[in-house]
Amino acid sequence: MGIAERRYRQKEEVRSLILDTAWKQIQEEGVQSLSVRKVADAIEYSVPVIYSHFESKEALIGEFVRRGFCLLTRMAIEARDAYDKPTAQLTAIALAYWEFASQNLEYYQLMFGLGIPTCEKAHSVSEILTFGGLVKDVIQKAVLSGSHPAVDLELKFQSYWSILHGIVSIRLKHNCNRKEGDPDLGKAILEDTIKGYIYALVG
Amino acid sequence: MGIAERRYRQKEEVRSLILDTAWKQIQEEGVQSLSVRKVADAIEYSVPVIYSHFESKEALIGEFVRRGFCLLTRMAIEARDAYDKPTAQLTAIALAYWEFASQNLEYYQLMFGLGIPTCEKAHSVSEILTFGGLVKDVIQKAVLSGSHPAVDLELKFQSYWSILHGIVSIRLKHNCNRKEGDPDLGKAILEDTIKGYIYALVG
DNA sequence: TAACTTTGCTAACACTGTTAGGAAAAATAA
DNA sequence: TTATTTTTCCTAACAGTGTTAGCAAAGTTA
Repeated sequence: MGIAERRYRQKEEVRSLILDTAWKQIQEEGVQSLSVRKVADAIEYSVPVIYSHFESKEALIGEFVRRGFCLLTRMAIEARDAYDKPTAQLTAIALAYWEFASQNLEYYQLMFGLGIPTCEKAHSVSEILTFGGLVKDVIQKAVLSGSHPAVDLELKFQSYWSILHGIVSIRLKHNCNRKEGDPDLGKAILEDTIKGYIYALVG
Repeated sequence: MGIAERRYRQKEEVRSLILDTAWKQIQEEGVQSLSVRKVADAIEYSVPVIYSHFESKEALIGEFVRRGFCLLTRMAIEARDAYDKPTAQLTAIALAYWEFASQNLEYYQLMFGLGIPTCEKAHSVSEILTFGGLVKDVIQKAVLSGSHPAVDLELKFQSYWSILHGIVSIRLKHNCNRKEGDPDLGKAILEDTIKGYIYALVG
């Protein structure tokens, strides 16, 4: 009897519908104005249906956080694999990070912006660890190729990520009235800063 | 007739009362759970009284943003004046920035964390420009003292601030379960990264 | 004392996330 | 086919949020 299977399939369909609708709403009206009620209205179901698929609004957003980190990791891998030298890879990943944030503002806001409790999530969302591992790996290789390999890897990783995040988050707030065709100052800042970082990393 | 003056004084008193109470609430229950109603309850006035002093909740928060930048600027000036060499001043300001964020988490959250519309405010809150001018000045001096003075000052400034903000905002999210006496990794990252930055700045 | 101004309250509007309880629909058993 | 049980899903409410219209009371002036 395939009834259970069909039910499971239908439930999955509604789940997808919720996610698609929520995502559409985020893109149309911004991250802040995503509301459970509006999603329920749009999918023509009542509110509790959403709560039968997601424990809370935060859990729903968590799904997007996961997707965001997956996409970011894919872009980072692609950037890395276009180069051989670890230092070139670090530059490429930094630019990919910038591209990701620029092209997927909503994702970035969900991943870092909303709320303060990104702390517990760091360990619950495994996709974050995947991205971190990827970057640390390249930094490690760069350090080994450099002239002073006695550095704290964790410290250098945090430093690298902090530079990326700092530039992205400050630029995304100041950049909003950038006109099409204007030079991408954020990208320039990023390239310049990462150059300094690598300079200090490998000597 | 000092009636108008007394009225003005009383109004100012209520205004202060609102700000004090709101601040107490922020410190006790966190930035997120500040609510106009709770403040009204605490000061034993009705809600509209608050709206006769502040156009909106955001305007109320704006007051704290201004105070935060004032305090930050004071700390930066103090740090700068403890050194003579511009590069040493830049390091000192960076550490002061870190100290400020660590000791005044709530201020920092209000200044950068909440909401996305920090964009329009950058130009309306003059205290931000003051801080920016201060830092740019020191960077300028450092550049002139260095070996390659043909750099984009604005770019270097944004880079500097981005490093600070990136480290602070990532660390404040990861650092929450740091025990008393643990080494301050954020500070170490900051020192290391700024060293690299200065290295690339003055050559 | 009468007229006017200011002050500040009640109550509502329009939202938000979340959940309890019951009605309708679907699946199973007799 | 009818009766029973399970699943699904909606209505309605709770407890909040920011914000504002309208009116009563208090204070000030003539």
